[in-house]
Amino acid sequence: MTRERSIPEAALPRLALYLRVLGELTENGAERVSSDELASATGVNSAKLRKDLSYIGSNGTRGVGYEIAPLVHALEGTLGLTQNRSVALVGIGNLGHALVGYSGFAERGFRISALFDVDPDLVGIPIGGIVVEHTRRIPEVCPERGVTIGVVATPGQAAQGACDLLVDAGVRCILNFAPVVLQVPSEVDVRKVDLAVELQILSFHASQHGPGTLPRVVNR
Amino acid sequence: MTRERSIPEAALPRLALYLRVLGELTENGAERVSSDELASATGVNSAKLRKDLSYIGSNGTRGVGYEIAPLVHALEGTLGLTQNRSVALVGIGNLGHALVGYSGFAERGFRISALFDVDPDLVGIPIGGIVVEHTRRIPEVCPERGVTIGVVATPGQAAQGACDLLVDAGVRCILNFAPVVLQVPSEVDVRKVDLAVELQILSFHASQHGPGTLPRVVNR
DNA sequence: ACCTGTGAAGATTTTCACAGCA
DNA sequence: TGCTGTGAAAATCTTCACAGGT
Repeated sequence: MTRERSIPEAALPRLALYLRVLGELTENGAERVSSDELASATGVNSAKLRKDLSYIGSNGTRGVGYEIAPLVHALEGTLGLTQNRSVALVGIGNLGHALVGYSGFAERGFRISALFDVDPDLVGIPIGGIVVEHTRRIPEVCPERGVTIGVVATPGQAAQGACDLLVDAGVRCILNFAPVVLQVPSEVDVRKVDLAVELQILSFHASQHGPGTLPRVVNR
Repeated sequence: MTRERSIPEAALPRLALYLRVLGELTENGAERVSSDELASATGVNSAKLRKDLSYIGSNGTRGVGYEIAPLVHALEGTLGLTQNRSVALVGIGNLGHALVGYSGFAERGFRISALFDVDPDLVGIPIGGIVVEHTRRIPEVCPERGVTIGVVATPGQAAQGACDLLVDAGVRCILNFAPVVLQVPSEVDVRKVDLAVELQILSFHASQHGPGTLPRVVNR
């Protein structure tokens, strides 16, 4: 029983990217696309793109290209987007509010179905149609609502506690916005989005652009 | 004139991570740290950590470990954080507001020094002490304020236009939150944060956790 | 004895380049 | 001829394991 080759981790963000751009192409009325076209629309090397698509099966026709509709279907299946995912969001501060209002989630089949915070002024208030629960109710509410993905948007010092509650509640996938390294059991998957880190990487690149670029003066 | 080995791209996010954790250790009164300690605090393999630190010079003492203060200094220098960076933010919606309020930027030496939007209700209003300018004034305002990093937090269809204005204004580093592939000249560096993509990657992993995990019922 | 720094091996990812089918 | 699918080469990244200071 030979283990089937699984999809390389590095390919996953690109698969999600292809999916989005294919959606845009469909809106523009396209039905077929070649690897070169999709490659230039996504900024990915076309050989890499073909290899990525080959991981999810041979969906193209030689000499022609890819039918968009079945390709989209295959991508959605691979990414597990056919089962509508229920998301819990912990921490309804500035960022939490922005996430609740972010339409990109719903467009991709992610439904925010539970909100949690410790602030008594927030608990009981509906935001975007969902009543905020107290964070301590995570273990009770998450299983009830079939939550499979937890988003941590608390301040740093509250993040590990929120994470622990989510893990207790059976959540196995966590997206962490707090500037903290979360400790989790090995079966739990954590992805981290750290805005300060992104800026620091850019800052590094800015320093590389020749230090002469900085005090640029423009004639007026 | 041999080109000095440059820092691998893959190491940059880790360098930023070490920097943050070292700051926490300093707050706790530590002055020295070994690669094993820092490795377990950051979740990075200790050999990889030592190799990462070796890219920015030999900062440790064999048999002892690393002095935190000079290490922090070296990291800040490498990441270009000693020169205070001036950041422009385009698009003051939900996410833009959250970014203005995010303290993590200031803590790392990033000063948001210009805000832009096209909404006439926003233009002229101060947010977090900075008056919102109309997006069309980017080419004028950014050079005046020495902006080196631009953050695009507009809706997707406005993102390329905002990006073009930033590039015209001499900005060479862009952090893009819009779900769009920005086209830029090769000397411009774009990093992308796509929340929907992060969720889709988690969704993939959720599908891998054995489909039996989903309809988990908890006894009460 | 302890811990850094690093060659070398190993793993993963990207790119090349072309065979093979429409 | 045109474009996919893919072995094989190249590049990059990670891990091992130990030499070499303190």
